[in-house]
Amino acid sequence: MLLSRLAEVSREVAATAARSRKTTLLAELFREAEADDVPIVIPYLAGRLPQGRLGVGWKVLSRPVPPAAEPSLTVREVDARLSELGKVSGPGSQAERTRIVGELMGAATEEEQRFLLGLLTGEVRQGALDAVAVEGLARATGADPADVRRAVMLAGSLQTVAQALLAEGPGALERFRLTVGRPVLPMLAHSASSVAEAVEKLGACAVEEKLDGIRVQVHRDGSAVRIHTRTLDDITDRLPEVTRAALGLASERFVLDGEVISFDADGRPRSFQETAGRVGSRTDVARAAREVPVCPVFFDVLLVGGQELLDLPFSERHALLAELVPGPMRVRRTVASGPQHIPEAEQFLADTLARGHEGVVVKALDAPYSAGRRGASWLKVKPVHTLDLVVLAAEWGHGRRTGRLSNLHLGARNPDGTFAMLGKTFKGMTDAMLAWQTEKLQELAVEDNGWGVTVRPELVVEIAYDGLQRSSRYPAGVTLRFARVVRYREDKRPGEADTVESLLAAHPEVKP
DNA sequence: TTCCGACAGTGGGGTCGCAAT
DNA sequence: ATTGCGACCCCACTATCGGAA
Repeated sequence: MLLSRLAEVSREVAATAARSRKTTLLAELFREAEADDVPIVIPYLAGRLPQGRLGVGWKVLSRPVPPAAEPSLTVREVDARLSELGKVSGPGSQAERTRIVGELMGAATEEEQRFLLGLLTGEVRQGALDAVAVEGLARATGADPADVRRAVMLAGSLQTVAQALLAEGPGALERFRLTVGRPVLPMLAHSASSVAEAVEKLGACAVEEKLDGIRVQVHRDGSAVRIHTRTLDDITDRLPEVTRAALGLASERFVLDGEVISFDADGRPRSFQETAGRVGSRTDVARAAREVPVCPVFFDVLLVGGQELLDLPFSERHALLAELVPGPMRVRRTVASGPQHIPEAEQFLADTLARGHEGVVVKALDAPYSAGRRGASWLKVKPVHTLDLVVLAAEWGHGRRTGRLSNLHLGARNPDGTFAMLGKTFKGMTDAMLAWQTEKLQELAVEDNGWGVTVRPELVVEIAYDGLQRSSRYPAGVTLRFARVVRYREDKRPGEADTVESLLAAHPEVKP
């Protein structure tokens, strides 16, 4: 298949809003593709590279190359060149990468160059990722979309399923079952604003503590243990203590879902930053493990012995989990069989927060494990803090926010009347708010920086956030976690904004 | 006909590790 | 040694489409 065909479809898909039309376009493309094209075409359409990231950024791509007049590149040629690119390493590698990219771009037409650029910078945005590709694949092969989706979740990869499906037809889907050693996409949670709301929505449910660590899926087959992250990266080598814990359990074969987290000497959870730093350490694992040991804490079991458990209700999966995993290695929980237990559930949340954890996840007891989905049967509840801060600057948005001032720089009041920047946010704004703030902030602008505007610090905005964390970037030594806009406070003067001092006082556990 | 679940898009901060300076 | 940058952890929220109710 020619790259030009792919680039053309990508442009058409981006140009239509209707998902049904996107599906049709992708189905046509899949029917034209040869078997060997599929493992390349599928990720390209989702804006990903089969090789993963290649270490090619704007530095390498910013040099313009004259385009070819006629399309000649095939997707397989492009893939081969990019594989070559991925292998380059060591001193002088950036120059070599620049050369290879230049050659590739020189062989591409203008439309192909645009597509490749988007691909290499991760900015292909056409409103069609895996979900639309799954629909398209089902349409192209006559398979049931639900079966295709399930196979993808269990394979942890769309490419694998696509290749088998296009080569062998719908019968190939049978092969994709949960297998020990092959990670599946983890089930995710939605948010709820209170425990009461969550319990009322779900009926009989478990209320479990939510630990602020790294999600892991642990597979054991005899003496072989593999540990995977939420995105299915293999981090086995970084967590020897988790491997030991898995080998210490009573069954030889299982797949567990949980979180790894580190605790301090008093048994309080360490900050997310500390746990994440530990899990990210690769060069001296032994030392990192001594300094910041982590514990696995499990909350679900997907397979044990020879039995696949995905379709069992959570209550039954949990009973099997409790047989396999001792209490200290499971999340704390309470069961609420209905709305009459809301007070106990609320008390459980309060206790969990007092122990230093993030919040709770409320899970329907009758729900199966929906791999890869943000199912409505898991609802997380975390406390939300709010502050009134002052807008110090705003950055121009991208994509559908082009031409709008989008990303706000937020400041808290210092004792001397100046403002200390605490971070940025682009979240929580409606289109109407974006339009309004674009006007308003341009009126307040004192400087046009190219990337946006600096403004007179007069506009007060109410910001919700999940907590404070240490920062080496911002002047107060702290920054907000997951800041988002709630509303503008035109009734407030900047002098009434919250102060750095009161913010620090509200989070005594965080030391700047 | 209305409602709501699923998706895509728009980026946030921190940390680690590699390459360049 | 320091700095820049990409990869990966954590993530919230709104708009939109299209099937469910």
